[in-house]
Amino acid sequence: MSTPENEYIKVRKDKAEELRKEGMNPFINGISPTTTTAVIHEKYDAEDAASLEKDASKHSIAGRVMAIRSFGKAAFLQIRDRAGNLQVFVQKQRVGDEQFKLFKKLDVGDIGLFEGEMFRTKTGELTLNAATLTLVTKAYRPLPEKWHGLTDVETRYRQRYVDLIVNDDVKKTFVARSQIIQAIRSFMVERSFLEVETPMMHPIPGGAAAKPFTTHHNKLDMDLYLRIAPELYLKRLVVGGLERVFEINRNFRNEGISIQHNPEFTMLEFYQSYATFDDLMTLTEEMFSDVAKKVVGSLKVPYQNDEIDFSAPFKRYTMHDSLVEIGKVDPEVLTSRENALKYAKSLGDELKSKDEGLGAIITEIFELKVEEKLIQPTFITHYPTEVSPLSRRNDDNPEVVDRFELFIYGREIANGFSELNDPEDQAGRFKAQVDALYRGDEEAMHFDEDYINALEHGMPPTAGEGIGIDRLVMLLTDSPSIRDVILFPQLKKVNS
RNA sequence: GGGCCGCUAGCUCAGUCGGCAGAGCAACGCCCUUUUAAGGCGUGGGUCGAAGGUUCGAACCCUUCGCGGCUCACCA
Repeated sequence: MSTPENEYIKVRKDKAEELRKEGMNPFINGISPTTTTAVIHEKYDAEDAASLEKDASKHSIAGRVMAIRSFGKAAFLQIRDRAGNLQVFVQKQRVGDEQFKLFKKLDVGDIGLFEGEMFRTKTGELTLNAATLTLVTKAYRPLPEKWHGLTDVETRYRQRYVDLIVNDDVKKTFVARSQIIQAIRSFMVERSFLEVETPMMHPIPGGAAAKPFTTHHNKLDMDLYLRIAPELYLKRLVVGGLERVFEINRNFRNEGISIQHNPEFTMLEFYQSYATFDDLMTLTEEMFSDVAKKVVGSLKVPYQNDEIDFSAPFKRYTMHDSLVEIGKVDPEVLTSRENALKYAKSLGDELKSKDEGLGAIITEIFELKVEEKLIQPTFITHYPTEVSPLSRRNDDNPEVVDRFELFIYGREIANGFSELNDPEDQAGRFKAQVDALYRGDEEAMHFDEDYINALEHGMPPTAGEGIGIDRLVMLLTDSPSIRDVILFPQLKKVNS
């Protein structure tokens, strides 16, 4: 999407052309600023006007011109680089006629190099008194208006580069996102997890209940699926002796787009041998506390009009208890398929298929009655086996599995379980999924024979977990939409 | 996919009952050597999302389409 050539662009191109005629290149290369705005502030913020006057040392900064306040023979410029902002003073008397002529051709949005000494203005602002200035890069397009900035969300997402230039909070959010991922990576590596990369293109979609994207390899003449989860590959690695592995990367699901769903999203998935789902709940508490402390600086994180408390331990309920205690569901409802179905229908729930068992119906009731009430971090444990085809059955009750999901602000943030490593049980579960697939459940899993083959070689008892990184970033950056934490969120195509 | 709302100058937005297309910022010209959304005087800038319809006359009413937001459904 490119707005058409207009008066603004013409004026700026003409200025660039005039400079070229005078032998100047409006797109120079190889400049070397000696410092950044942040270093200057760190060094001089505490110094007063008198002490700055004694300091004649020169500094040069490069950055984008964000504002020009001009007085004819002098002007103040606001310069922004990667680290922050600094005011620059350009005075005709100081820079000379030639340089001042160049300054007159400078526009808001251009990138420049400014060299000079520091001083304080009448109003006390730390300012670089330019001795020389250089146009580094001419900007042909104007920046959005300085007061209201850029607010149109479509333009913000489609032209994220403009959004990043003018909306400082946007930059902060993506810096925080990077820090969160760095903190998680360090956390995992410190615990002897090995970072791996597994295929993005799968011959059989697996590891989650979701509709995949399909693609095609021409030379192999073979349909492939963009992965919906790396799970089955990571567990193959555990069979291979990589006892602790993790992957932070994209999953793709061909489903709806919403305030918390993007077709491609980032997951941390990890597997730890000789651990149980119980161990992973503890690990998750440690990880979230660690990341919140490092990135936000506190365990209490403001989110929208609430405050999320990441202090361990998080609350824990079995799914059954959460339904009764939080959802105020009569326990009788949960004892038979007939009762559950009747109750679910009274809530307006439409079954995905007629063959849904008690477990699936209970899970749907949970989603309707409990999920949105889980504001503070809460683990829900012991999901029905029916909805958990890759999880280990509970030793005391085979109808439920040793699994948890972590909910924060009513959203599912993490999903972990003790892995099913009995190849015969796993084959039976795949079979049930394939039956559901034939009945029309597009999200059901396929039968992965090689995965069974892997399990038949013996997978040590292992627990695994997936954490939705985008949603975690939303919580830690107080972002209301997943689109605020993905640099280039999926949008409809532009028809011109 | 359903419902609701929106799309007007580069940006942010007004536009009354259907009657000449507006403001601020930005741009351009002039003045101005300590500003913080600098200030003053002046000038230019529009496919009113697109197409069709109603009407003497449409940014405004109707239809269809496109794009976006919110929301419901689905999902993590």
